[in-house]
Amino acid sequence: MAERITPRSEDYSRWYTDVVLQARLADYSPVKGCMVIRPNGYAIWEKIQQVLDKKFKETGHVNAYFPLFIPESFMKKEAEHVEGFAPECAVVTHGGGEELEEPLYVRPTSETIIWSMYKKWIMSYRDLPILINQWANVVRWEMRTRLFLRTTEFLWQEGHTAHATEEEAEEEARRILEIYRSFAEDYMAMPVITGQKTENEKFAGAVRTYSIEAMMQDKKALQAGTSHYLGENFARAFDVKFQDKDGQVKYVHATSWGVSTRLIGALIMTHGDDQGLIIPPRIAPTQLVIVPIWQESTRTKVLEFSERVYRQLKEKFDVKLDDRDQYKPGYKFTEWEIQGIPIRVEIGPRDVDANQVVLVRRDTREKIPVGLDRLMEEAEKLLDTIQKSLFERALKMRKENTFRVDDYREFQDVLEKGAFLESHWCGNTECELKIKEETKATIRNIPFDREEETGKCIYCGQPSTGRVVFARAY
RNA sequence: CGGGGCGUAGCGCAGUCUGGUUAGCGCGCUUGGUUCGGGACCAAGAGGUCGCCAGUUCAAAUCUGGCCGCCCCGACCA
Repeated sequence: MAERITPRSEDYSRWYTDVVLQARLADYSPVKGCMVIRPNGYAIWEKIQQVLDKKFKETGHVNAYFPLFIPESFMKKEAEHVEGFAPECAVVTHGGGEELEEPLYVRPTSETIIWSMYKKWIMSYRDLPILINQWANVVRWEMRTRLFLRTTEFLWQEGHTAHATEEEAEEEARRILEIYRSFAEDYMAMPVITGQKTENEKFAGAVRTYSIEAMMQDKKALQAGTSHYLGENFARAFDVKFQDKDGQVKYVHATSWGVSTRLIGALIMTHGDDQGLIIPPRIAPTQLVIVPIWQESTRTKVLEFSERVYRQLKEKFDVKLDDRDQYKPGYKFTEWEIQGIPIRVEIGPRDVDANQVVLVRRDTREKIPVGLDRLMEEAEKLLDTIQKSLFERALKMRKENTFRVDDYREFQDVLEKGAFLESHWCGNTECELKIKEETKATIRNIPFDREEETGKCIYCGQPSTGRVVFARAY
């Protein structure tokens, strides 16, 4: 086979592209900067949607849909927001063969159009809170794009909530971040650091931004989800006020939050190996794939047995039976490994005779013979083991590459090897920017669980009360 | 936008420097057969405006000019 995956050690970013292409997650499109998400990739996205949508609904959120086009004037209403987004917006100037009276922005995010509607819907404290989410596509005209990680158009969910008080909105923003954390860790088996973004790194238009940050295998950071407390910024911009219980007229407090198809990129770079993708069982669209192995003389009995196993597994798992005649088993093994299916179920004539199957772990390639009578429980146990071990492996990787550093020279040296650095920072944007300029490292976030610790800013030496996480990032 | 690389069959490439028969190779694809416990083998086939446009020349994939596109690395971002 000509198509090989570039080893990670040789060129990590080529490895990434090879995996995306060869696992058939996505393909380059005729439109520059855009990608086609192929069925294998979209199935993962659907799985992500399914899990998150359930969590959103369980916490009182509902789905809705707002227009793709946003009047230019709306975009311009919130000062910081415009400034943050204007340069990367696609703008429609013509429609129906004529120039439009007012240009329409293709949404880079929907705060403005949503808050223009919230103005109509909110009068009283009785109308609050509004907890709306939408699954949508957005467009940001990026200069440099990479499959899943940064494309001109991408899919995401964006939650937009309205609350009577700051406390309530703050609580919402934090609740969602916790949903993102548990999703990342419990489903994607991807350890994340939860924390607050610095003033410099926060969302354009937010008062506070929170994020989950993950470490990829090349030790670069990837922001995997964000949640914002928007304060009254959009309420003021769109004049959204309500009369409270106490009779006072007040501005509404807002949040917004989102995760995108970028999570698929995170998945690849957290678990993949030189053979291809590895999908954690809880997020895998297909958890087991059965590969029958037959000779002409054993064909019927192997296939019949395989179908029986398939019907059994199907009761409880997402399973595929690969009974294609035109490919040999070895070819199929490789193909399913590239696609990252957690468990391969091998069934040959010898297994049929012994009334067993052979389970093969994708992550370790370990082969485990299992009698048919214990198949269901063993499969479940093994999926669980794989899920846990992927998380542990990723967590170990992160721990081994995270360093507490108090000296700027050392900071630069350690960073060169690739790492997360826990260092003191005085809180000034100037230091943050200088460090970024000199080292390309940014403050990923200020972790919620950091220890109170007095120290000196890694850059200027001014007093600091705790460490923040620095890293080079995607 | 700056730097680097590349456009020749569906994919990966050779051929270009030094212009000259029907433009090759591997993989894939089609048909038939044998195979099948880690990317099978044999045989016969199909498939090309050599990125586009001009120019030089008896003759251009090959030389010249312009344009377009893509990938990688930097300034912006989820």
